[in-house]
Amino acid sequence: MPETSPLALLARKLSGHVALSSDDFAAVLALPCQIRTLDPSTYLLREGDPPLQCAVLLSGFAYRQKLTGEGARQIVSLHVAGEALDLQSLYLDVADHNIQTLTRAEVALVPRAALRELIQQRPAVAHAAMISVLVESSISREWTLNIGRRDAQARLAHLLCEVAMRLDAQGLAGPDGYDLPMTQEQLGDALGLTAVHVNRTLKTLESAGLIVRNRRHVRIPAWNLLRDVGDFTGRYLHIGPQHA
Amino acid sequence: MPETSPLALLARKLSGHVALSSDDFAAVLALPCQIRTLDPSTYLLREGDPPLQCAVLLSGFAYRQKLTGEGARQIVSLHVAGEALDLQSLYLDVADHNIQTLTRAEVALVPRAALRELIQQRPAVAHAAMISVLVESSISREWTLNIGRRDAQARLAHLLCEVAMRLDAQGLAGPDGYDLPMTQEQLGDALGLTAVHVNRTLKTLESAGLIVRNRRHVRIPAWNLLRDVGDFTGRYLHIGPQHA
DNA sequence: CGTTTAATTGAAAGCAGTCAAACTATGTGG
DNA sequence: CCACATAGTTTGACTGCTTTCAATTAAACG
Repeated sequence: MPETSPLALLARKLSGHVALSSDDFAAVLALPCQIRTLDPSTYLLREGDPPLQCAVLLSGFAYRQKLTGEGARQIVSLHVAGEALDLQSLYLDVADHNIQTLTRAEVALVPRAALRELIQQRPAVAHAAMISVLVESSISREWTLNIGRRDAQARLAHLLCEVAMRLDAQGLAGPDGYDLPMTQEQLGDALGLTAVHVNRTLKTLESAGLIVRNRRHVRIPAWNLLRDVGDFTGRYLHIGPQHA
Repeated sequence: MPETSPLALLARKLSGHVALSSDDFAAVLALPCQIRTLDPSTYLLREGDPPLQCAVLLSGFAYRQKLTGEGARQIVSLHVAGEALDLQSLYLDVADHNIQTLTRAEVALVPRAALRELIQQRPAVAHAAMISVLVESSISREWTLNIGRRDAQARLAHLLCEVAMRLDAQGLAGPDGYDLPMTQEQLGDALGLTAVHVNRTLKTLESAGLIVRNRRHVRIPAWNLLRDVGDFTGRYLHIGPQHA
């Protein structure tokens, strides 16, 4: 018996917005699951396929992605450790997007039926799952705004702020910055830009002293400055009182 | 007692994806609500405010919208009659976006607490509400793709196809087209474009014979052509077997 | 080390934005 | 019913942000 259930992360995440009773908590931990370690870029779900399981990201990063008919890619959301990846498809018969790991990642695979049953029987868990979905929707709306109405520099700064705050909320980022394990092409796919322009924009932010880069590591020396350039306000993350 | 409850539309919408028992159905119809007729551009919810009620759109159009710090607007979703507008905020304490009527519209205002209680007590209704949220998320993802990775012509064509299919699914559009009561500026705000460019793009589509316009009325003479230009596939709408 | 992938840089082209003005509805008050 | 005011549409000229295409440099990997 593991000292810490692999699903403890999920249970903690779910209880972040809703108080779960100890019974509820235990029921989450008792979900059947398989642990897998996946290579970068592994597909967890493919558009058009029926979702059969719910993957919970235990470590690493993952993202949702869609392709146009011409093959252009848009990353529509990013995910850090602790997040359930398939709540979005839990009640839909056909996946409308792809989910891929960004890095090597550990996931817990929970059978779809087990999770649905848990949600069906425990209103508090259902409540928590709903909130999780709603927060993701909120982030999705902000991404739409970001891509639709901000220029490249603000768009990139905004994303860097968002990731900083989300990682910080999970205790995964410190004052020395964080690792953002995305290629510039992937950043472009997340921002609706080309890799070339991401490169130029990164350098602009860097030479303005707004970020310090070292490979994929990012440090934000003056949060307020980057926040202003990125027009970032963390409210849409619904994390609770945090930063500014 | 009204021959048809104003909430019948909502009940029908909810039962579109999940079988509701007659008890569930009746419980939805029995929700307390106030009917209001609202002028165009009336705010139903403001960013930063606590959501106190759940508005159900009985007739007309509405949209969600966010603003950048510089005042640029992005419409992040469109809504047609029959949709519940505040499920997105039902469990969040502070609104992260604005909701406005697009046209004159009738809404039923349901107290937030009543809806939450209904969902708490009726798993099938909770299930249906969750699906409604998930479908909206799916649409949001497609919008992100549309804005991030398609050029103006495809973007506009895609939106016109989406609205056509959504209205058709509600029986609100016929073979003679439909009224899209948006100004070109609003179309721009929905597509991440300027009004000027929307105008030029509309004329491009028009002169290519892909759409026929008369004021705000749109007819699509050759669905397949516009669909191809807009790279449109309706799967993300999760409406069920429909069109192509 | 050689190979592959990612990052970087330059030059040129293009899509969409900006600014401004004219035109067309729509609506109002006289 | 007309004159005027307002909101929305249309058009033109110009600018510019971002893309595209290509080539070079740097890093990661076996």
